[in-house]
Amino acid sequence: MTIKKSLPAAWQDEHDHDACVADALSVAEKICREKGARLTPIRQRVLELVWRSHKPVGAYALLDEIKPEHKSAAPPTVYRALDFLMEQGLVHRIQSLNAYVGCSTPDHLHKSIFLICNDCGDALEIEDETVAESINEFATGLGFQLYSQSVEAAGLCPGCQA
Amino acid sequence: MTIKKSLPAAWQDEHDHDACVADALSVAEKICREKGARLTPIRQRVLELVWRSHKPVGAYALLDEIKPEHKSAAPPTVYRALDFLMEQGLVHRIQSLNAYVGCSTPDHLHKSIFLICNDCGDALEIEDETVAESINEFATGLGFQLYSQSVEAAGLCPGCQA
DNA sequence: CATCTATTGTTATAATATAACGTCTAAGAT
DNA sequence: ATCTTAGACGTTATATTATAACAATAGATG
Repeated sequence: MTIKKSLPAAWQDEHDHDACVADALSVAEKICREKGARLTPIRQRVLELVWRSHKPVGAYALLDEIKPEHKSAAPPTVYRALDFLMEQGLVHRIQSLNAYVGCSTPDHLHKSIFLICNDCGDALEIEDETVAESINEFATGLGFQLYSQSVEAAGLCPGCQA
Repeated sequence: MTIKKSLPAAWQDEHDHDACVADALSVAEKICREKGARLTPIRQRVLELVWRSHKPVGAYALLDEIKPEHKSAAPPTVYRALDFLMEQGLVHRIQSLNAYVGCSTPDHLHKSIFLICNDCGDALEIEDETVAESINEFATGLGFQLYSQSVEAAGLCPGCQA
C-alpha cells in the first residue's frame, strides 16, 4: 500500500491529508501486530503527530505538542518513541534537518531518496532502487559491507520556484 | 590533483599521512588565492586539524585542540572557520555524524559519496557522477530544482570485517 | 589617511540528544 | 492466580552541537 504518491503531483496533493494520516496509523498498527511490536499509546501518538506535520518535524516540536496532553512527557519520551518507530520502519530521520518524517511505504523494506525543499521545507520521499543499487555497487567494489544509506537532496520544489 | 585515493587500498593506506596533510594545505592555499578568499591562520589551522584527524571530527573536538594554542577560541571561532572551508569546498560535513572531513579533491567541483565505517569511524570519500546523475534525473523528472545533495552510506570497511 | 567590509572576540543561549536510574506494567511461566 | 521478568515509561540531570548578537579589530580600497 502506498500512502503518498512519489509523483510531481505529490507536492500539490493536499486533498485528503487526514485520510492519509488515518491510513498511516492503521497500517502501522497492522505492521506492529504482525511483528509483535508494541505500538503503545505514546508511540502511536508520536507517529500521528509526525504524520500530521507532513513536513519533517523536530523532536522538541513533537514534545511541545505532546506535553499539554501528557504532563510527564520529556525529551526521552519523544526520542524513545522515535527510536521505536524508526526501528519499525514507520518513520525516517532526515539527517540534514535533524527532523523526522512518516515513512510513505512502511509496509515493506526499501531504500529512499528525500527531496527537501529549501523554501517550504517539505520533504518528498522517493522509493528508489536505482540509486541504492549504484551505491551498493560502489561499496561492494571497495569491499565495504553496507548496512544503511542516506540520500538527501535539497533544492526547490515545483511549487516554490515562482 | 587527487590527495586521497578512492580505492580499496585507501583504507590500508596510512603511509604518508603527513605528506597528505601538507598537500591538502598547499592546495587549499592555491585555491583560496585564485578565488581571492582569505585563508587566515585560524582557518588554515582548522583545515589542518581536520586533515590530521583523518576521520570525521566534531567541531568541539577541533575547539579542544585549538584552545591551548589560541586562548580566545570559542565555538563560533571553529564554526566560522568550518563554514568558510565548506564554502570553499575544502571541507565536507558528514551529516549522519555531525562531523567534518577534509575534501579529497578540493580542486574541482564534484559530487561525493561517503562510506562510513561503523567500527573504526573512518569515512571514505568517493567522487561520483553515477549516483549524482541518477538523483538529478529523479529530481528533474519531478520538476525539482536541485541545489545540493548528500549521500552517506554506513557499514563495515574491509579492515573491520574480521 | 579615511572609510568600509570582512574577520575575530566575547558572552550568552538555543537546539538537539542521551545517561542513568527508579518505577510500573503487561505477558508469559509456573 | 501469582510470580517473574523484560520492556516501557517517569524523572532528573547533563552532554553535545550550533547559533545569536554585538563589540572590537584588522585589511583592503579609494
